[in-house]
Amino acid sequence: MNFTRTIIHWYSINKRSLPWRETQNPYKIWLSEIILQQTQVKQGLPYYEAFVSKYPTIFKLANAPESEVLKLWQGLGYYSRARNLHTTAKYIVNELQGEFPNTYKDIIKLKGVGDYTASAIASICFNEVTAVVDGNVYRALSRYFNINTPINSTKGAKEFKILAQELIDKTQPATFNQAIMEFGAKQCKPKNPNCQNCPLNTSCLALSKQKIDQLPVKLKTAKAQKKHFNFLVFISNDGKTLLEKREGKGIWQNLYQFPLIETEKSTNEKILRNTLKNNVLLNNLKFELTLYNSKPIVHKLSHQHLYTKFWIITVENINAESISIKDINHYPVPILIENFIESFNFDLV
DNA sequence: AAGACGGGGTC
DNA sequence: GACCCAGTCTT
Repeated sequence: MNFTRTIIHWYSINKRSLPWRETQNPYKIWLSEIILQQTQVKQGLPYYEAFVSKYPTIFKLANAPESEVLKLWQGLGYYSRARNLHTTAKYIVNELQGEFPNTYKDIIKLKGVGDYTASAIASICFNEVTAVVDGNVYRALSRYFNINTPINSTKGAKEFKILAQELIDKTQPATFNQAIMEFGAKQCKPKNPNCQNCPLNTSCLALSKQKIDQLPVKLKTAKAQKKHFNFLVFISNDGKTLLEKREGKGIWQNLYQFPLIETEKSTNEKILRNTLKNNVLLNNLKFELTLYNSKPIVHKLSHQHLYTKFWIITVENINAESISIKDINHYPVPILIENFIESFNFDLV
């Protein structure tokens, strides 16, 4: 059984029709690949359409303000992708005269582009013979060849890259790369793969050894920490509120949020009121404090579980740089904040 | 080499 | 709750 020929034949029959499969434009392929990092096609597709529509060329993207790019990215997660996308667009326009680099070696130098994305762009746009290794490829290869090396180890990354590079069809690298990924996504799925109806089921080593559900092997990662977030939702008599930009290292960098008080444990109104007395935003101001959600909203991220309370603070006026509540939807915010804004009807206040 | 970085989906 | 997704960057 020839793995490469079989995969390509399977793809010719089973490939989905997707917009980025209709082009070799490096800007669009790059955009699609960044969006699809750690993101399923179903989730990324509407974002791809929105970006292409709003920024048809890399020049349009480069000339947009970052907050606008982040707003369009809002809800997709891993926001460094959007910041790097914007940085790289500006770099290509300003330093490379808008000309996208056309070899793996040069493409991988771009910010936000690693081995996978550089291989995808180089093969799809420029027919370079360089194999992609994403989650789908790890799974398909580890099963078919019964490879037990952890895929998230340095050794695994090297090993699978070499194997994929041996298997790639040198005459049609773009087709092979997309074929093996599609095969992993739709046939050799993580759970309940369709082995009964698989063109490789007579030669798949994991299947013959009944090890399908044990592959690929992955090193365990630390589990999420609990955090307690208290967002202060100011509402002034003249229809204003406070929004702050998240700076620094952690989550949601350059997105906006209501002023945040993080506590060691779950807090209550009495304790919070006491804390607020010394808060610069409230010194010497009269305010009313009410808890919006009686039970904390649990927002789960990869490495943190956020137990969140939204506190409504009504004041006469605000002694800080405030924004009009009617403009609140212009700011990029984490989905946790967006969900609150949608459920809390500011118009009724 | 190990962690951080989101949000949606499946089982 | 555990795991996964067209991964990359920082420490």
